[in-house]
Amino acid sequence: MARPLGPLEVGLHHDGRRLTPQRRRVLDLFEQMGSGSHLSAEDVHQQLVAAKAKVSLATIYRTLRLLVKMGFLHELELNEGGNRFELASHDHPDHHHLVCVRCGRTEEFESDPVIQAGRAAAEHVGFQLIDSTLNVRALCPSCQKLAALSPN
Amino acid sequence: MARPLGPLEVGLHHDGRRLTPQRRRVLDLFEQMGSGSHLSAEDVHQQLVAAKAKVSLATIYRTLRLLVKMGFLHELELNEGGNRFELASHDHPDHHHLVCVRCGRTEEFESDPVIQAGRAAAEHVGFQLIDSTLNVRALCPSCQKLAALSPN
DNA sequence: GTGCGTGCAAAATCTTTGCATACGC
DNA sequence: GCGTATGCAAAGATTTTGCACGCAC
Repeated sequence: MARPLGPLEVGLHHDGRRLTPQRRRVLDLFEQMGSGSHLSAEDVHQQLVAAKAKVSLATIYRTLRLLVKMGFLHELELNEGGNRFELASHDHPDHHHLVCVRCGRTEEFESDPVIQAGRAAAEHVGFQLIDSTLNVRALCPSCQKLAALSPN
Repeated sequence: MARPLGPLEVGLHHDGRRLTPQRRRVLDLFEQMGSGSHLSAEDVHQQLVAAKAKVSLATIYRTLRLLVKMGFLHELELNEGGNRFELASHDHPDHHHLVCVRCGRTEEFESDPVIQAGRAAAEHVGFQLIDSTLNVRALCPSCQKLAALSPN
């Protein structure tokens, strides 16, 4: 009996792409680990090699980007070209960032409810809050228009 | 007449460190740019060189880390050793991270107020929200005890 | 004068890419 | 069989580090 087609197969075939053992192993690993784990490319590679899978690190990188583009994975804290720094202004202790994922335009804002929610979550598990930052990924007005014309 | 001692001088001298022209130029740059700018090490270097300052990129890196440790700068989205990925579970669209800055222990949580605040901020400037993540930096219970014993 | 900070260049990381081969379809 | 995916190794990109010299104190 054939195993039922999962969303991975369907998504890949839809684009003329292929389901390889490597791709399945990568996604399987994330599913085994549960949704609480945050793995780097190196982590994924080491775990798969330890589990006797034959995968190269280059393929891990290619596969991770593919799975992100297909929506199976989220990439945490993407920093386009190096970490960034900003002035620590004590007037605005915890402020948040609204970033256009297309053009990189950034707006800042503050929000008390966000800070309170962070504090509450920290206290709930006995953590002592230091600071918090909300990163909102979005499309700015200009890029919304552009995206409507040429869906990437 | 001597210029008044700023917090940078005071903080440095307190630790037997020195105020060099390079360090002052780096902090001055951030102050000129205002609190809305997010500069990479490369950005800082290029701007200073363009402004005729004599600084090497290595010094920029060393200075940025120093200023962060001293609390003058914030480092945005620090990703310790490479970006990380997680399963995109559609049951939990936008979830948030509580990270112990000392041991790296991570807890996840969800919060409707946070999502609503992100959405409101996006709409306020005409952005179309995609997703949002709140990163809360904190000390976990064990590290609070350790920190009390050996203040780093 | 002492010793911290800098510049330079090499090294260490992390990630991407070119090309020949392997294999899913 | 066709054309995508992989492995390998080399190239890129980013960040760190060793060492001798220079300068803040």
